[in-house]
Amino acid sequence: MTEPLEPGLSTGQPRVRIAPSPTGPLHIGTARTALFNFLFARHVGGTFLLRLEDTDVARSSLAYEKDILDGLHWLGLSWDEGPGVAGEEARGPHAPYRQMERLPLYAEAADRLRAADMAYPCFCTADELDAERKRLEAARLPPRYSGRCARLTEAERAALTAQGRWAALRFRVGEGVVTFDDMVRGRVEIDVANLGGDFVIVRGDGTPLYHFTVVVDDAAMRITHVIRGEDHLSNTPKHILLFRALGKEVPRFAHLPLILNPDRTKMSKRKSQTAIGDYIAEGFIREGLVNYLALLGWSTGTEEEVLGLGELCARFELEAVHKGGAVFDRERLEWLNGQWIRKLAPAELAERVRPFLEAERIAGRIDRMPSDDEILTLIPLVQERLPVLGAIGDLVGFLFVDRLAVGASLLIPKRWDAATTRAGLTAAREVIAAAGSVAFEADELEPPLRALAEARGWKAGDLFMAIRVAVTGRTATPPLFDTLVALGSERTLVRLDAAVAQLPEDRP
RNA sequence: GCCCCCAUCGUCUAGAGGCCUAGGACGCCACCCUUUCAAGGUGGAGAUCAGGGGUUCGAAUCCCCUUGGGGGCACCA
Repeated sequence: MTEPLEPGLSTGQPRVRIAPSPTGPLHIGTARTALFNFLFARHVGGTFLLRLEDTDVARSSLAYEKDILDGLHWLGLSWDEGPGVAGEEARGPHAPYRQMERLPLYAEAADRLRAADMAYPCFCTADELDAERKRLEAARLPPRYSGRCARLTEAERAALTAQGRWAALRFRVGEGVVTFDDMVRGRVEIDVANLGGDFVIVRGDGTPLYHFTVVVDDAAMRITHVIRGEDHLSNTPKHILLFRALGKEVPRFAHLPLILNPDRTKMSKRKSQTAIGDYIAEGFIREGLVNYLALLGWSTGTEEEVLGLGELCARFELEAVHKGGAVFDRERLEWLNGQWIRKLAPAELAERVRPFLEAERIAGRIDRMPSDDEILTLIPLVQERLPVLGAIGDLVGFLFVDRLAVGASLLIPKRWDAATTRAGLTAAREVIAAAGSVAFEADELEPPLRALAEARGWKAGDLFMAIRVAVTGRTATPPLFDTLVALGSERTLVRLDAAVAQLPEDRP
């Protein structure tokens, strides 16, 4: 018995990967797949690596690459091996981790398949293939490559090449049934006859195609578990055939249920918000997003559902992943996000909310950026009122506006008329001014204002509502007295005066 | 068209033959708390477990069929 040069896949440490294609911003589905790979790796003590599949040069861009890498980092899904970014060295023994930098590997593998006649050059043009596909479609037949170039002799090939025709490389799928045991779906059997004929692995221009590069790289990087979306289930036989043809051990597969649009089709940009960046921009926080994504297609089996990344790593089981697709439910995401916002330490929340206030200022919705201390004092008022961080402007933006625009009709509480409102605000102004001369604190404000309401026979709630609208411009705000304190005595009085001045004349 | 996969409240799900007159969560509706809004608490509506056949003393759970849904079938990934 000779020692194998490398340990068998089955005996080594588990190795998984996320292999995004930089042809668009980080997609919710990619993030979820990355998360499940990450959770699996952390749970079993394996290695999680990132590989960029950028062979579609026309659609790939560095901007998308950055968006994807930044997004995964933001989510906290750090990889153990991955490409070099921003001048930094790649991490891991299988570099490079960017497919366009691994071209020689694919060329070598392609040559081997070609030499063994497991793949052959195909001279069909795009137009010819197109016409063929259309003909089959018209005849209500499944699309499939005819195999026209499969039996060309070397002499014929040479002649075609001499004509200047470029050849793509096609892999011979042969015959038989491919069987594999998917870790979430169980046994899957697919007849090779249904694969659509011999498929292209290298384009006419020499660049390799996805089905080929994944396999070459998964083998080279010694991936033990391929965890990916269900949309790849039907492609798996092609990959298995390729692993075998290259003489490589076939990894285990686990196909995750798809994330769905409300109409239960595969989640798409057209019907849903799919870019992680858009969720970040709205103020979803990583804890909420990660927690929500983990629960799309998996559960602990218990009734616990508010779980942090650490807990998720500890409890995740691939075997417990569902088979059916899951509709993306924004309401539930918001609820979970709110749960996590409430769990944040005040200083932490203050820090996370700051960029959103800056955005308000840049958008011109507020006139002044509050100091860090100011933000911190606001946290108790907003922490349990934020479904997303981006809601901060709506909640307390009025504090940082120079001139408040208040709708005149809003100024008068439901049970009050203009005269009562005028009387109420005028009286309240005096009480507040008096309190302000001592100490402008919530505890100093509330008792005298309640007393005022009682003395005049007003419902405290009506008086408070009149003040609230006069001073904030809205009917829904954080607790009134805290709000007045945050505003400060002087500005409170100015706003009360402005409101009284704006009140419509009393009807005779 | 062909192949593959899937199927429990509107949504996310618990459920691995008797614990299920199907549990939890989101959302929804009440009520409580309350100066508004939230948060929190309590309660409620909401699923004949897609339908039909089996197997079994017993099925949401096992098998088959039907139906419905989804995915894949590119010189995209």
